[in-house]
Amino acid sequence: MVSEKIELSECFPFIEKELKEEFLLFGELKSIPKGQYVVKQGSYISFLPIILDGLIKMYAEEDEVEFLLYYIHPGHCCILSFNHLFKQEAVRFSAKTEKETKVLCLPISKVQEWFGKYPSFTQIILKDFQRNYEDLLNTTKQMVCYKVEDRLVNYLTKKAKLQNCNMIQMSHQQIAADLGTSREVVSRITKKLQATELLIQHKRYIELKKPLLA
Amino acid sequence: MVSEKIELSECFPFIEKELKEEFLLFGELKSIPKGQYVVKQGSYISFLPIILDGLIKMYAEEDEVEFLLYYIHPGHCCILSFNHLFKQEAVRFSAKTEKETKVLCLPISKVQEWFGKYPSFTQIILKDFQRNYEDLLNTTKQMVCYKVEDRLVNYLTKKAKLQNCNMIQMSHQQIAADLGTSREVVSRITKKLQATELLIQHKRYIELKKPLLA
DNA sequence: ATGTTATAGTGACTTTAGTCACCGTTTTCT
DNA sequence: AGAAAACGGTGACTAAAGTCACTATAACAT
Repeated sequence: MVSEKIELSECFPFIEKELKEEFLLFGELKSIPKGQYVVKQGSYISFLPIILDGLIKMYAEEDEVEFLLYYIHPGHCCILSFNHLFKQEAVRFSAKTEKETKVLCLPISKVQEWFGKYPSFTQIILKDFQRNYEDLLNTTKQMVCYKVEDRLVNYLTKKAKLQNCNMIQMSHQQIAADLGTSREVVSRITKKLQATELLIQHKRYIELKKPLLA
Repeated sequence: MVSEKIELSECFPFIEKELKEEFLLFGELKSIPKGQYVVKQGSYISFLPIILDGLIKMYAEEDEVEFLLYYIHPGHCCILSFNHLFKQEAVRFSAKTEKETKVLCLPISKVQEWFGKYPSFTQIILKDFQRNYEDLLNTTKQMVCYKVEDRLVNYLTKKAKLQNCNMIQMSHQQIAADLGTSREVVSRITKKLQATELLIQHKRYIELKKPLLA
């Protein structure tokens, strides 16, 4: 119980004491292993996940293609559930953990109650909604306007920054899925990038070189 | 003044009387001619436009390419401004009128004041935010997963429904811009669709045939 | 009336990316 | 150890879409 309190305070330094109490009273703390669904496209949910630690990947599936929308970091909550404060509808995208992730699941009924009642809560929700909207807009622009090569470079550098390490331990398969393309394409582009010395393809990981980390 | 009141009541039948008074007191009613900017990407805004009549097109520009995000109809407000209830930042997309449009511009300061104070206002804002988010997600999926041909068909049928008329009075140039492609591509596809009798290309407009209107 | 502009049609070409087939290596499992 | 699965590399092909160049017509402006 103590550790949750600490984490909550770290992630949300500005929330009211009473709200924090309610969080701990009504929220269910879950630790989800890496690579597992938090929410699956097409399902119904009854809780709002707030991320205390770890990383969650939001992505959409459409017509067999699966592509990354954006990431959600500690201290933020998933838009998907806000989407469902009002409508009880099937969600239109999925969320998976990228690594071992601690989430606090707040029941929707309570969320509705708190919303408006606690100004700091309202702020958190709205800001996250906004952030997600902007992330999505950005992803859309990227998808529409840039070649796979550019998007891959962008993806890798972001990934490196995110994990604060220039070694990307992912298979071409996984990367391809995130970018909504195929493995062969990723293979070809990494090879090309290797020729221009922007990265090195090791056995189990990709090493980004300086020009990409600026 | 009387007509605005009527329109407000039509568009927002559920708002409180006091809020309606405030709308009329602090809001500035504007009638914007067809094809004009409501908001331009990169600019700063200080008002929340609520649409009473007409139609507004939201689109993004990136790297010379300009593409349609979604439309905003009477009774709704533009997400872009909600985006700016919190942050004073340059907007990342543009809004233009598709036809003569009446908007009520609410000053941001008042919007912040009303938000929370009037439950119906909060509801309006949040629902619109959600709607816009979903529209954007939908657009993204379309862009990523479908061919230009499918998107064009989709675009035309939606357009026809929107204006309740199967004659689309747009140049290939304009259509291409909305879909983020080039004129030649639109020309070729319309010709192909004409061959399969899904539409007829007239001098100044495109006529959709029955199979597309089902 | 005539020059200007906007519009649409079209062929040829290039680029980009997705698909298929197949290979060799590494990892994992039993 | 040996089989199976995952991974990466590659060539050949195809499909989709963007670009360029040019034509013809219709609409508009002075």
